Amino acid sequence: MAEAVIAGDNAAETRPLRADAQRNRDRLVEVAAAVFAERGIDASLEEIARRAGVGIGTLYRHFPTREHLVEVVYRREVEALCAAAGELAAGHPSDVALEEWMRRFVDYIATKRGLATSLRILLTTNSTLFSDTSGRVSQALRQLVEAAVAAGTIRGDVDASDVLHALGGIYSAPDTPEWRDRSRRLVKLLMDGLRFGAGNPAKA
Amino acid sequence: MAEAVIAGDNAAETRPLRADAQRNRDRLVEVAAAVFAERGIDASLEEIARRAGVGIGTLYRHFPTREHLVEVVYRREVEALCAAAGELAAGHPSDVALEEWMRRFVDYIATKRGLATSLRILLTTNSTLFSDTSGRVSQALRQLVEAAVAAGTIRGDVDASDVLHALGGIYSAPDTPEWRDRSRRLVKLLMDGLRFGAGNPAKA
DNA sequence: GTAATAAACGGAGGCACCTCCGCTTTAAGT
DNA sequence: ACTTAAAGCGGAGGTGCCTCCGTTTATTAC
Repeated sequence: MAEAVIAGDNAAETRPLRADAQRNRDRLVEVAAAVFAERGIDASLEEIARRAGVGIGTLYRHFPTREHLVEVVYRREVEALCAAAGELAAGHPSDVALEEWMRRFVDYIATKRGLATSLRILLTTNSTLFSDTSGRVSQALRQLVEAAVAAGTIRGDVDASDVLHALGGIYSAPDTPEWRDRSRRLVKLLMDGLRFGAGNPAKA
Repeated sequence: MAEAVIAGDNAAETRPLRADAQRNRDRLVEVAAAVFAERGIDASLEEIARRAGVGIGTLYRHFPTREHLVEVVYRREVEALCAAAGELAAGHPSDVALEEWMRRFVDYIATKRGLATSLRILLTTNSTLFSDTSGRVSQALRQLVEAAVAAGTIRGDVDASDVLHALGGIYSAPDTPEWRDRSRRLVKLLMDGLRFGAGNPAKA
């Protein structure tokens, strides 16, 4: 059934898209991200095409199934989240950077509930997706945590995997309306714990 | 999402259906079994309704989702398969009965590939389905195996769970076109093995 | 037998999916 | 600049999903 293989990412491996095609493709991904966020993962593909100002045929040419589109959007957002780690680290005190990043992580996860279902089909054929992305995420987190530990803005006896583990609670207890608030409180709580006993920078 | 609870089976617990409603319901299940067998699990519900001579609304009233309909068909067929065990035992030598039943089991499984996907949603809400049915199946098998052992038509040092285990290979290696033939050969092979060394009836 | 009423029917209609193919645009060659 | 073939576009159209509600029918009470 799922015949077409999903290219890891369509870089220069294959002849580059024609300019108009590339434009449409980018537009579609951007609009799809917005529409998925707004209407949920089951949003109408025809609406996405309409809002992107292209025909439905164009959407299907670029993304033969809903899952293909979802995957690209997902990757793009993980990318943005991870890129934000660097920027935050550059522009804020290290503990604030960490806190803000975790806040965004929560927001990000918030929109992704139910995405698992939609990706299950892809996961059978493309099992690198999760290892790819979860690798990127934990790498971003590690960067922030290590910087904060080194700067002495959070305690020195924790590492990134501890924090990731602590955030793990976010995945459980799904989908009540208060989920988001509860998760934000979790982040605050976690940050308080991390700041407590700080001031012993690992490297002065 | 899946709000409606699925009644275990709609026996006399609740006020009986009106005669015409019952008629339509039975018709729908019967036709659905045929259409699913013929066109696969994704067959059009509108076709089922059409062939059953009822409106699509009627189908949806009786079976609010595709999965509800699939489940009822599935249960009905398991039922039939298990009932066949008794009839076969009555009408054939015990080893022949066992062989024939396993042949039917293969045919049954053959039609059920991909059904798992369709039932996954139900399984979250209705996890008794599988334990119910797999219990019934292994019970039917046990009846046949024990009879054959007792009659001395198959060897005495195996029991039903051995046979079930041997049949387990059927589930794997999915969906090649030769699947069915290969499975039949497996059954033959298994029967040869079972007949070999027979003649030592457990009870004279 | 008849009337009243609750149950059931059925299909139109609105929306979404996805394919197919004639038309348009790009870009490569001259 | 012009030609041309390949790439891309887009939307009509056929099908399926599911809901809603006016109509029909079985059942119950008399």
